[in-house]
Amino acid sequence: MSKELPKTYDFKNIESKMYQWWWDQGYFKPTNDPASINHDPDHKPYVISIPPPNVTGELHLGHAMFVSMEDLMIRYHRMKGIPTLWVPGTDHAGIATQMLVERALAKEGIRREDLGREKFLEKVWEWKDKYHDRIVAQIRRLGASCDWDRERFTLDEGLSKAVREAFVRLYEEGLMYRGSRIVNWSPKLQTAVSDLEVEYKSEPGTLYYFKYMLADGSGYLPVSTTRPETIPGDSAVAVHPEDPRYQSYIGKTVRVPIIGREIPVIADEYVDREFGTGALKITPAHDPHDYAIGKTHHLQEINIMTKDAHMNEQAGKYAGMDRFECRKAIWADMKEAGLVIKEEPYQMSIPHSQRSGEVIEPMISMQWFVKMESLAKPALEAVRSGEIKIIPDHFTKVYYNWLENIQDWCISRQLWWGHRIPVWYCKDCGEMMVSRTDIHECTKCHSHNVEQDPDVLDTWFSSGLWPFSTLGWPEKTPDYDYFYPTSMLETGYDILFFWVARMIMDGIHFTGKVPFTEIYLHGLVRDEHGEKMSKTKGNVVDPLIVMDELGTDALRFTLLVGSTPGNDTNLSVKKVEANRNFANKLWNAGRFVIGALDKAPAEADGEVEPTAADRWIWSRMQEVIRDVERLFGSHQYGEAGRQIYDFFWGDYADWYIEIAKIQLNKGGNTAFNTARMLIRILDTCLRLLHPFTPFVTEELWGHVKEAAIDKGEAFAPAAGWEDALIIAKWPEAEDYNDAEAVSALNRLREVIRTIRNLRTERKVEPGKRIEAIIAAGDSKAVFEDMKHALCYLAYLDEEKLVIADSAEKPEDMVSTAVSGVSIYLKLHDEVDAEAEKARLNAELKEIQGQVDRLEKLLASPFAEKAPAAVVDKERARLAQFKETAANLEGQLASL
RNA sequence: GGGCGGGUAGCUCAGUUGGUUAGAGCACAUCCCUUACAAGGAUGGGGUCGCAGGUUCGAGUCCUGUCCCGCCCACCA
Repeated sequence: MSKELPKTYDFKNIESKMYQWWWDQGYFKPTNDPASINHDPDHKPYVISIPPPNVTGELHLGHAMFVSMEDLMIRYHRMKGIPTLWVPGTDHAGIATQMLVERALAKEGIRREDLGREKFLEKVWEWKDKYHDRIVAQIRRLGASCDWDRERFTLDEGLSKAVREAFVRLYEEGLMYRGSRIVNWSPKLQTAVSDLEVEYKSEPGTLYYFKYMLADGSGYLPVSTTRPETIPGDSAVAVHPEDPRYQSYIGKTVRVPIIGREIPVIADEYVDREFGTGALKITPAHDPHDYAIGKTHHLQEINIMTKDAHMNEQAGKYAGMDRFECRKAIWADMKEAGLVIKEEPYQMSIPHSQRSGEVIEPMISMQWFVKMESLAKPALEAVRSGEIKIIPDHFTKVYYNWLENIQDWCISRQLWWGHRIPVWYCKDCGEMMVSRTDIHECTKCHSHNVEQDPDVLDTWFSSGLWPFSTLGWPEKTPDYDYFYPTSMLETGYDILFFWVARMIMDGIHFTGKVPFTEIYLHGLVRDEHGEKMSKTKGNVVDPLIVMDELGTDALRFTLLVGSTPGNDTNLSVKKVEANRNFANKLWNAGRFVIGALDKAPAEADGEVEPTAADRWIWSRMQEVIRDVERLFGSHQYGEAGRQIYDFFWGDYADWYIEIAKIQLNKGGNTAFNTARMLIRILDTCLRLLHPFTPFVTEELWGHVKEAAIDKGEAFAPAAGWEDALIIAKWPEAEDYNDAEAVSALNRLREVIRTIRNLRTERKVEPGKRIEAIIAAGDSKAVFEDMKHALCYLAYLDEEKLVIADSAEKPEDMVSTAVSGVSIYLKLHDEVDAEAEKARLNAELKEIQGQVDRLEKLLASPFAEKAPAAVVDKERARLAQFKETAANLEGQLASL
């Protein structure tokens, strides 16, 4: 006797224990480990590097999504017997983490400058240690089967070494340079940020028209701008060289309003004659275009702002003012001075700092840049040639477009938390030293007065090396040799440029190999109405709470099944609830199957004859295995999950288990075979579902296995029971399809549904066993075989049931027909002939409609042009409809 | 301005070589605590697949045009 399992699946008690057990058993470790003595380098592994979450981040649905996806991929390959490695790790997340710590310190009234660099960094490391454990525990909770012994952190020793190696090599190759350029400056964070870290937002603004007075007093040049506060930084006014209105102005000088400085009027083709007044003020130090024009015309670059975007002494009387206050102040002053022409409302696209939100100020500063063009070329080629495949395909275009127009990458950040730039400057002779190791002495003048560049690198610089730095690069470690290049890069499409493209460029450049061969991009998780989740909107779904309430499997299944590659998915708690119910359905089906074993003999007595139902469910099972394999092969994981769900619930639980109850009661070989089939299907489904819902499947599988082993050898899978589901063999479809059984069961189910429908419609008491005659024609034998199941499922009176080839309708019965089978039922004592007539006519009308439709179809060119199989299918269908129609007509006539 | 994705049941979404009666979950209605499961079961209502053309024997699926929504890239001050 098997032990009694609780009525509902208790995920709370199972999840954490199960996870620990998997880990303790070593199941997350790659088989064929390069460290082992029996290592076979030709047995190729399947490897994923985790997209490292921010070390101080809090788990959100984006994490839940990628963990679910990647864990699915890993578990699937593991079950296929492929050595799998999922490398976990975390990212130091320069700006994000530094902001967080600064904010926390601010609550205590401490600024980072008060602490100084060293003390501040100590604080951040403390944070890192504390929050690292939290995020990692949360990732584990999702069931991530990573090899935690190989966990890495972007700032750990090995990775820091990789970063230095990469930096120095780029420098030596002439791909890295330092220069004073106009960059996106974040006044709040007081650092440069890359182009990707700038978000443009459309906002209403004003276009200001004003007079640039000619220095010789002969009039003015009308100019328009959206940023009057930059006037003090103007070094020229530009007009189009062919603009007839302004020909006479070119070469003259004008006076900067309020400031009084004289600046030239220049001609440049960049100026759009149609826009505004057709005259453009040039502020090289605070606008990227003006900067470029300034360079060609050798204009002065006048920085008028401080690092926190207040006006500096170059702005004269406005010094010390915030830039937006200055805008108002200077405009007011100009109004007073009679320099204002007009203002008009104007929709603008304003650059904001992605991280800190404030308006970006273009500023000139000394930064480090990577030349991207030569790195981009092979990265483009790798995708163009098909060496790397992006899923879904349409993102290749996005990828090309970005790489074809790539700009140099500003990689220095004026922060403290991150990889310090490996460059030293001699304060005595000015020598610049780029080095893999720390420099204490000037290589030129041997002075010890050397100082390291204060800046750190963009976080994404280290992320770009992730797939190989985590495996030991630049060392040629056994891990690197065996596991690199990795197989699959799975992440959200939102970081295609930030991360994916850079890894490809870096991978090819530094290792000579593409870092992975497939890229799967998942969509973003939104709320149930497709809105972006945000704290201000209050629509954030916390995965931790969802897991607490509904279980990890339910969340995972929802995310996996609810998403198609590259498309955003809307998540609602309702869906998770439905999938919690599915986990519970699995659990209870499992309970039934375990109990069913007690009702069957332990072994067969001679030849075992499967019933039509057995043959039907086994055929369907093979079909599902084939479908799932095909869908996994094309990365349609969601559809695969749905197929298993539908089969399990709709075919196995709703029908086969119900029929099995009857078959078990028959005892003997039928019962034996039924119990074995119940076990085999359940086992197969648990295997197929394991990558989606690892916890409930592993737990249940363990109980099923135990019960089956107790029962006897006959109940074991062909290859025997493995130690755990997580490492159990992935199902392979048998070449088995019993078309006859499939169609017989379809017919049986139709008949049962039709009887139930009539019962409900005619309000027959649910508990009443009714008399029936089934005129089944050719299918008579099947119906006889399935007689008990039919009575059980349609609630017929078995003793009075008649199954015949054909039969006349008795007076006291109502009749109907479906799938060519005539059905007579004694629902009530009285039969309302008129009502029956009406109903049968309605049914006949519908069937006749089908007959007409199909006859027309088969008389059309369809019959010759469509493939024979398709035509045959329709012919068979027509034949059945015709038979049904004939049955109904006969029934009507007898009324 | 360029590009991409989407528009299918009241809601959220599936529907991948075009195959002829378009599916699911939730919601809704009626009934049922039947010994795996009420987190369940049975039955039912609900869709001219955004619109207009085209290709085809056949179109939710392919092509063209068009409208609406969302996103990405670029950034004319």
